[in-house]
Amino acid sequence: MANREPEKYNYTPLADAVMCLEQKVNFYGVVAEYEQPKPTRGRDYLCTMTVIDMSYNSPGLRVLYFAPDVDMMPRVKDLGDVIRFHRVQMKSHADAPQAIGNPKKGSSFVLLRGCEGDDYVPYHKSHSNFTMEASDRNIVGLLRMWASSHPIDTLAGTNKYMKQIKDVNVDSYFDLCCKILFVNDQSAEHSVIIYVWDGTDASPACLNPLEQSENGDPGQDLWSSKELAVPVDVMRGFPALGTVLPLVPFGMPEDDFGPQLPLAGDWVKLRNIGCRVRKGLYEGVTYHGSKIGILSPSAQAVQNCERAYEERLTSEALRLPHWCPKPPQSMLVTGYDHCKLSTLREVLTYPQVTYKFRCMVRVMATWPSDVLDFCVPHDGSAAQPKDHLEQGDFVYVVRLTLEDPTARLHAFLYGQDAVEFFVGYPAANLRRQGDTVGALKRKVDRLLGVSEHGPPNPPWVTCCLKSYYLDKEHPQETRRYRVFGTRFPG
DNA sequence: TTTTGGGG
Repeated sequence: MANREPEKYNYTPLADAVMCLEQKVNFYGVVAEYEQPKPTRGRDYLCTMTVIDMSYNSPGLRVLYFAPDVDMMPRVKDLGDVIRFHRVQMKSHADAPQAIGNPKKGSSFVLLRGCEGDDYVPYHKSHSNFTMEASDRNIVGLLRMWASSHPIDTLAGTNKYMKQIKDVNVDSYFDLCCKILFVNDQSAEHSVIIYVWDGTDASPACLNPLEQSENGDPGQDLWSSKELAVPVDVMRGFPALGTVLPLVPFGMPEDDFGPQLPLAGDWVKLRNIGCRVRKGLYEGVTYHGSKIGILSPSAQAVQNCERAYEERLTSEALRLPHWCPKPPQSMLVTGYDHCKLSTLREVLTYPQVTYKFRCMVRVMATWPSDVLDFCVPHDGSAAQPKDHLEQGDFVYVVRLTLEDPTARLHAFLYGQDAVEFFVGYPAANLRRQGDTVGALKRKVDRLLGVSEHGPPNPPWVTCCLKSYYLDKEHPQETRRYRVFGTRFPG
């Protein structure tokens, strides 16, 4: 075996390969589309791509590569890379040619970078021995030169399934062109969440009725600000605007290198994904029909996202949440109207812990949920029977769950700030103040957008927030937020 | 030995 003459391979231009129906062929191509390995309904994994060369530039040749293990799949790093296949079977489907690769039937591949001047050492290959003769280097060099003058773009174009994050809903499957901001890989728990972004704002989600009914205490758990959130130090690297959508990659395989997923910073085309609501927030999900394709940063779709976001950043009007009325209205009145609005992500990631902000938000919930419990006795008087306490002995302690397209956070309405907020209703023993309770309840219902018919739909309101800490030694870890300088007249 | 998926 060792001294056998190396096999001479004949490489077929793609235009000729597509004529070789039912034959096995060898060819080189430039990767124009690549979708990551995913399980099939059968026993194998499947990875798909489109390859092109100077003889077959458009629409290119689809390649389906089946293998029993994800480790045997080509892992294309970037579109524009050069791939070589041996012994792939030419087929036809729906009048279009396609090549079927399968290592069990003798197929093999090598992958090389697509940049001109790069070396001829494959960065990934299906087998440890491979040929790379002068004639191979010649073909690779020619392909690289050709590809450098033929930017890969057209294939990442739009289609009728394409959506932006601002348009996602739970009713249909869709495609998304987006940037991976963070891959939270809890391998020990076999749970991975990918956080994606396209610079637009998701619409306010309606609470999932299933979740509501299965939750005994919606006030606490449903409005957790932590569940789907990312650590603040990670969030600090995120753009200031736009929804970051969690994506649960159900069924996507892992290999020795970890999950076969894109890395933070990559642009991807998520194909045929679904969406659901968890804890009142949208969350993307893959299913067996979904695919994750990589995108080149130079792709038109990527450029469009980045250009639109740049424009958004520089415009006061476009910085506002996409779904809030324009011009903005607010049933809450704040001072500091000259201050620019901050997103909740900016609030959460601000480097200084004591700071003041003005935000455009929706109030999703209060805690306690019952207005009757909004006031508590002052410290030290808690042990006394409440009925004997006077009005001045009480203080407002209410936690608001605030939301905007970028984040959710909890802010406290406390003490004098709360008295100013509720305008005309000082803190009191609310169990002895029926009129006050009724008035407060009406205000809170308006704030929460409670309606007799249908789910609550909180209006957009401006409010001022200040951050503070509980422990001077650990300001970042004990950061809290309070509403201040905000009034709810009427 | 010859699926699976092949855009919905």
